[in-house]
Amino acid sequence: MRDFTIPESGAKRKLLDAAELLFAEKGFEAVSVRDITQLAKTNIAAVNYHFGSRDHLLTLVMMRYMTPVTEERLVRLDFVEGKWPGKSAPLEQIIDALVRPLVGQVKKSELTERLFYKLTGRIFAQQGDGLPQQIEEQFKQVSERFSKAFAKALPSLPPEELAWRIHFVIGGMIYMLTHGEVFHRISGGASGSPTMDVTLSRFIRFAAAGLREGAVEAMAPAEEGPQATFDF
Amino acid sequence: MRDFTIPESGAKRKLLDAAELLFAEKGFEAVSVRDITQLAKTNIAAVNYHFGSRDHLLTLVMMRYMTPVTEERLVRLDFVEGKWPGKSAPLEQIIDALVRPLVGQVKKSELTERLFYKLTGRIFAQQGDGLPQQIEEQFKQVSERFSKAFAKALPSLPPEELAWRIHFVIGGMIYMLTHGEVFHRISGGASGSPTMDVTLSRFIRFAAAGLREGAVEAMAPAEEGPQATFDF
DNA sequence: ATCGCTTTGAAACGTTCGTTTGACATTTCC
DNA sequence: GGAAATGTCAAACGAACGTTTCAAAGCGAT
Repeated sequence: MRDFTIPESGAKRKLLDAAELLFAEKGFEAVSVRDITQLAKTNIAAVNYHFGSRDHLLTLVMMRYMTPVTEERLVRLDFVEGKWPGKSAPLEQIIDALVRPLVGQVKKSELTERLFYKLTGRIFAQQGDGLPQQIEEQFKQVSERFSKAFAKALPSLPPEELAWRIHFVIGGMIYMLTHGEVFHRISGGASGSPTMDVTLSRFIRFAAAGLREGAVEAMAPAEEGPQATFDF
Repeated sequence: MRDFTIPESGAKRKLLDAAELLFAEKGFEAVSVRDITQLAKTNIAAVNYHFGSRDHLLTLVMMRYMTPVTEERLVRLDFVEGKWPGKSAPLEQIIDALVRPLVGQVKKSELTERLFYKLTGRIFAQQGDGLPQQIEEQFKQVSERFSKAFAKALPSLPPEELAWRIHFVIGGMIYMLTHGEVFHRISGGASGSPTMDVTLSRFIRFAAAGLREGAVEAMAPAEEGPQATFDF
């Protein structure tokens, strides 16, 4: 997770920025090298010179986005669990640690909020279908860590039941990101985080209720066991 | 919703079958006309001769799938609501009417179960991003009908809150279809519907709990108002 | 058998794609 | 200042794409 750095040089940066904007707007497949170099006002050959291939550029764009999100997710979960030593963290706080970093990274980006969510959603929606290995690696890390946390919070749920419910939660999260655009336009209007914060609270409440259904809330830690893997 | 029929002629059918199999396996963008005609053992020109264009063939493939699903969804909802005249139908039964037709159509298909779910998921995941107008029309129809039903079942929920929650539910449903494959392989093993039926029950329970959270369940009908539109 | 219509076949069309080339410009470093 | 490394540029490459063309083959009706 540590072998990429934000480029210094002008052209490289311009290409990355142009690429991420276009990928967010039109999707990863629908953007050509010519589109990117045209927006970045460089030559067509620049992509292959600086990045080796279009694929590698795509990987770097994703990495630049996902790495901070992954790190913040893990840090937040550590922090939350640290607040409840010996016990399980509250379900809502676990979910919060999982989804809030997606919002938290927005302001650090040069994309508009809308484009950021679209890009994130596109990355998530494409799992298991040709994502770069480094990204999948991050997802796996997050998956294992959070699966354990959820299992600890809901020890009475059979593992398979919990696994499916986590699946449903992830799906809702992705859909919120990819299809929330129209929605935000209708309801919120203005940009800025407050609207998304409200949406996030709504989601957390929804997801927590779904996860908890019929389960006994745990305040004591449960035993550890082999974990299923999700695409987070 | 009525202007397409299953073709009689041999070549046309072969092309449709080959196309739907490949679209399910590799995605709509990743399949070329040459792939389709090769699998169908016809000439390359056959697609354009019989269907006019690759796009129109794609539309027909989608229609052949989604039309029965849409119809069964509406019929099931009518039936469920008919069972509770004057009152609202139980939340679980509304969700069931929404998602079960996706499973019910499997056995009528010539695709394997796995491919069917993949194809369905791909259609849903692509909403608002270049789907044929006829398909979007079906989604709109389903959306309006089910939104009203949900609003009736949960009258105490503010419309915007309900709208978001429905969004989350749809997202979970899509993710269950697109990403459930690995999962089914692990847990169920054998093909056949029982495994998916169990998953569906799990989903319905999860979704109902999420939708209901903090709301007063209604047994009396609520007033009607303008409805938001979803991509179902 | 022959006409009219439908269906196939091999080949080619014009585009677009990611990538490569090689000449030229710029910067870096001694 | 000049050699070496680095970056830029217009142009072209080969491959893949959806689609078109047009001649040949099939085929039911008269």
